[in-house]
Amino acid sequence: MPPRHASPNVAKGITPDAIISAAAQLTRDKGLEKWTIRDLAQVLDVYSTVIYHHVGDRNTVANAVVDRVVAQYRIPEPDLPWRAWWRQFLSNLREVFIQYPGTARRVALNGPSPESGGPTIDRAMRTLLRVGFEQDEAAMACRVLIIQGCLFISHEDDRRHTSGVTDDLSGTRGTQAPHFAGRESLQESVQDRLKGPEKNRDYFGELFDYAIDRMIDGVDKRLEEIRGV
Amino acid sequence: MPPRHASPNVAKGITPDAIISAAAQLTRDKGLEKWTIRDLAQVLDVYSTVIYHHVGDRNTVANAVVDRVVAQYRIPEPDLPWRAWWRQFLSNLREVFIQYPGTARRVALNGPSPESGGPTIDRAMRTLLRVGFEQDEAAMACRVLIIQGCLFISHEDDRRHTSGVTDDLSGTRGTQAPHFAGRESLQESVQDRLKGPEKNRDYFGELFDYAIDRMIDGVDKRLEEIRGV
DNA sequence: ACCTGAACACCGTTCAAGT
DNA sequence: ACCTGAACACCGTTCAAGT
Repeated sequence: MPPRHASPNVAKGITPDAIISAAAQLTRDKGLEKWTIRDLAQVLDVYSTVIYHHVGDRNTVANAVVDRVVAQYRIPEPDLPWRAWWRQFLSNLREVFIQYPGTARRVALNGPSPESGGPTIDRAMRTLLRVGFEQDEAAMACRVLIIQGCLFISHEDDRRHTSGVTDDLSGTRGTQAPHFAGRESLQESVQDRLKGPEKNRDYFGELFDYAIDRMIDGVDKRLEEIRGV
Repeated sequence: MPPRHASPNVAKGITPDAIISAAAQLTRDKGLEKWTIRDLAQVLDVYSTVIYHHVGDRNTVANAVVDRVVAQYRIPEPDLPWRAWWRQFLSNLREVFIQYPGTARRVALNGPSPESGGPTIDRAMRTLLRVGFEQDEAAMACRVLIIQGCLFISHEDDRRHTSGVTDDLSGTRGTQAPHFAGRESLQESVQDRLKGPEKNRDYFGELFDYAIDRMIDGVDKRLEEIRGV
């Protein structure tokens, strides 16, 4: 089971770049953790072992894809007010990562490589240092904002690519649910949201925006405390 | 390769409960996504197929473990002020989930079953409705708080069980890092944190607390806006 | 240096057969 | 109803061998 077409010649000019591009495309299509090294080999029309030879194991290929995705990211205008900057920053993050399901999770876990993510992290830190955080807390806030953003995107990836939009907390899993008032409210409002397809259009986007706005507000409140002292 | 000891009799009184208990123990030891159905069978000293017969496939067993973990959770005193209640709520959540790596991720994704998670979600919703959120926004805030909490715990699981405490954003992955001022600050402060083992004792705990405090503050700020109108 | 092809040690899951 | 044992269709990864 080598190449698709029976030709035994094949794959002369195979390059690391071509491998990573193909992997990136597979990631677009099915998600970073969903394709196998054998899928990738088949798409490239080569034996699995040439991937090992030119790039490395699955993990190495996956990280290379992540790097490529991170490199696509464009930093917001540096002269924005810090809260607007961060909202823009995290929205852009979502826009890029959402196209490559599974990459956000890896970034949350391993961080970007310094080459691809360096300047961005640098800018992010500066915005916080500039408004008055001292170094340790700026670092902590920076971490928390980015990690939470990535995790939320990663969560969206997962939800999108398993079932449909079943809810997370309203409980679709078990069999017999006793009635609880608060719980019912939760379920109702989700069902509202699920009724019109046009209202549901960007359920995840709405959730994401709400989450990051709360987070940024929370950091802002902390900033006021610091300034008050 | 059936039982460990050569006896071919074995495993008379195997019950679903025993299977799930063993799976829970394996989850404690190595994480929900790290044990295999074959591991579980070996621990129980039975063939893999009896697990299918008594409980179901891996996914079913895993969800049963999650349910059992969620059931361990104790709800905070209902008469706490809402912010204290939520801080307590999420801290408790971490304390339980952290002992069973991988369960938090599943809860974020699928939600708890209504039986095991119902009363808790109910209480959580009530705290938000009581302080003045109308239903839709209370549901959204509730979701966001719980999901973010679970995701952060899940992230901690992952970080703990891969490398050591390498940092996420300070960039330990690539090879040649150019210098950036903000970036360097980030790295320094992490390294500070890594110096004394006693200071590092609860790096993740500190990060978690900071994250949920910011989140709760953010929700509080939103509440002030609503009340102001 | 690069590609071939087979093989290894795993997975989850299924199924015919026993009792 | 429950357990046995083998098998299937996958994985990632390695390696001796070719050119």
